[in-house]
Amino acid sequence: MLLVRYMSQEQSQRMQSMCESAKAHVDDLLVLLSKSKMLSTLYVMNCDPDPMRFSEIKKRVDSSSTTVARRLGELEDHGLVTRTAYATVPATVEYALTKDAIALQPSLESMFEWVLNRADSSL
Amino acid sequence: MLLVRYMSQEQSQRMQSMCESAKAHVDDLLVLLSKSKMLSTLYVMNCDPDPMRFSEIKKRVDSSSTTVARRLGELEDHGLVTRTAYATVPATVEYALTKDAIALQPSLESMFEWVLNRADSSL
DNA sequence: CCGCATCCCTACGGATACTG
DNA sequence: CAGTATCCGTAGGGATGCGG
Repeated sequence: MLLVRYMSQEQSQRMQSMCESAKAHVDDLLVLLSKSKMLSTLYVMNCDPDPMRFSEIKKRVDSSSTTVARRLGELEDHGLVTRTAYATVPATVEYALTKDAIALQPSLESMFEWVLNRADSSL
Repeated sequence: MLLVRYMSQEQSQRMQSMCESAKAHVDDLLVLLSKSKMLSTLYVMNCDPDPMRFSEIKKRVDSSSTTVARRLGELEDHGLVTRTAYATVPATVEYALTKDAIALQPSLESMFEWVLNRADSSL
């Protein structure tokens, strides 16, 4: 599939009317990914294939619990993470990426590699 | 280089004190990339190796001129795009990615591929 | 320990209008 | 055409505090 908005003028004309809803979905995902700490959250979880507990994620992402909870909630809504609560005392909740999210790993990894290189070279 | 925050506890302890500034730079870049339309802007410009004019970018990204101008300005500040103005009437300005930004292309492309697939399958 | 609800508050995005 | 300046509304992030 090709993305109308990013094509040159001629081809896009025809398709414009069709996949308006697809455009909406794409924007949806881009908005999701652009939320604060979202990339970090996904990256952190991708680093470690095992399910991860809330506080561990929070520590590594280094953000408020509010924000972390929001991001995890949004990811769950989009079917990118699964949440499993255990009836222990105190509570234990584990988050795991779905395989759809794991498919993002290579992209994320190379993106972070790029970020790290740039951060280095600007020291 | 390794990123302290995303490592497991033990190793990070030692390094924590050192590269605090690196952390700041990384966060800087992540914040930059997380701004609205930033990923789209980079992707659009990456699709086409040739320099691109303001209105063309604006059209493809589909955002207000304010936002597009802001994003391009920020990218220029970070050395990711170069701006070239020609003394024509009316004015002509071309934007091109620097090679640092072009290095991001593979990541962006696979990330967008993922986004498109997901947008499709959720129709 | 987990994480939602509330409040506050800023910063960001968009519309509009105006310059070279 | 390619912006900048201004204003404004709102989304969204953080702190705190409570409940499970």
